[in-house]
Amino acid sequence: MKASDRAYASLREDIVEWRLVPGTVLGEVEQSERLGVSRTPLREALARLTADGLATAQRGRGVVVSELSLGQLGELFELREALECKAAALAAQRGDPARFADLRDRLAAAPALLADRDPQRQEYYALASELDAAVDEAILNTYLAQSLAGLRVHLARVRRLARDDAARLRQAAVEHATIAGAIADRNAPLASAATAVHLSNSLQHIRTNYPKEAAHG
Amino acid sequence: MKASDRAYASLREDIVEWRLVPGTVLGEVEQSERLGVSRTPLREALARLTADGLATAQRGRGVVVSELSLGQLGELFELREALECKAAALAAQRGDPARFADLRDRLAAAPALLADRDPQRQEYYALASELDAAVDEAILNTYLAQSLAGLRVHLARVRRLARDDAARLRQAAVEHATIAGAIADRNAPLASAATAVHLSNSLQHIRTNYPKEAAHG
DNA sequence: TCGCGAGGCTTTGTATACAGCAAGGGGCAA
DNA sequence: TTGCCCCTTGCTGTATACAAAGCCTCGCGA
Repeated sequence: MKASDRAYASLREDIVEWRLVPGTVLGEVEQSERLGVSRTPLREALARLTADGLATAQRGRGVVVSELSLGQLGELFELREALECKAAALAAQRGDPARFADLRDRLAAAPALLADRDPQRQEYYALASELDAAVDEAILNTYLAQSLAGLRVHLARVRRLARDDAARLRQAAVEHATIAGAIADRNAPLASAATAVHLSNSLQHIRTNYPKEAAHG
Repeated sequence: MKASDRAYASLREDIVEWRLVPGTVLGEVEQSERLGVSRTPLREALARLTADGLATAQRGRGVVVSELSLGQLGELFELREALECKAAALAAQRGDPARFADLRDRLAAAPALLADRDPQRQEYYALASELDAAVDEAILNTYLAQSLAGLRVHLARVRRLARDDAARLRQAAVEHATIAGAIADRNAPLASAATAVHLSNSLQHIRTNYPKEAAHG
């Protein structure tokens, strides 16, 4: 693997996991020494992070980790609604019904299994990721899939910020099952609507549980 | 201005204007010599082009200019519909009605002025760009605006490919006026629907006039 | 004549050295 | 004492030199 890729992956994970908090200045020399690569590949990594929107280049101060305020969260979810509703609708038109019917059943069974214990939680997250991946494949649209991938990086950052409780996860599983079911039934409008509902509930839940110390920015 | 910015802008324009056709290999040494910059800033420019989707990094062969087939055009318009319909709806909710009413009137007056002569054509393009900019400002959403900006680069490439005739431009002006009017009336669903109609007609027109020699790829 | 392999050559990937610039601190003057 | 100016220092931006990896080609053997 290339050094620039390693530096990019490492920095991106550090940002998503909140080890590098918003406002942190990513000095080229400092980070290159920390990650054990030269300045050239590190610069490339910083450029990619900036393109992703995870960092912003500030005149004279270098590259700093992006803020993620409540307002930006709302903006992010507006974009998410545009992309994911469209994706759900396209998946309903083009996806393999059997695959999504299977996902629907497994998601519908998830709430009963979901306790407060973390192992099941990871299992559910994996299931949700599987649904995302299935939608990505089903839509047959490189541009849309790429936009969704870029969006999910930001969403991963949000997830770390406002940890979901078991009750919310159970509800989310139901909502996901509804989406998968609508896609399996080739019902595009319903798939889109179910996605909108899910996103609205998710945003509301995050807003309610948003840590106060991160609300500035 | 930075050397990397100049290289990026120059290469992007060359690609959009079809001076660099799809499949062209962008060798680092060759392009750095042509543009009069070193390899380091040129690499940064190539990385940005790749992130934009205008070029793709091919293992071993370097960076090549992306193809733009009819199929990809369809995918592009699906993404465009998702983003622009959402943007139109948000603009209807948040935009300044007076500004869009003004745009509506000027766009409605455009078809009468639009002859086959190029000067008026440029004037109309400027008017359409003004509508885009007004929407960008009205939506108050950085993420969505950024996605739209990235999308428009690709659309500029398409425009150069399938030149619009006067009849299509007149119709497009009417459609744009409808969108602006719906936003001015704060009618979000109508704004979204009018955008969908416009995009559908645009795509159909482009598909009809698509040059055969560019249809492969 | 065709297939395989080794060598060279071109390419990218990385490191380092240099230049220009901007910001901060210290000193001098009012 | 305070404000302004200059100097120093650290940074980014750029260039170039070096290393490694892939591909093409030429030659040899079957």
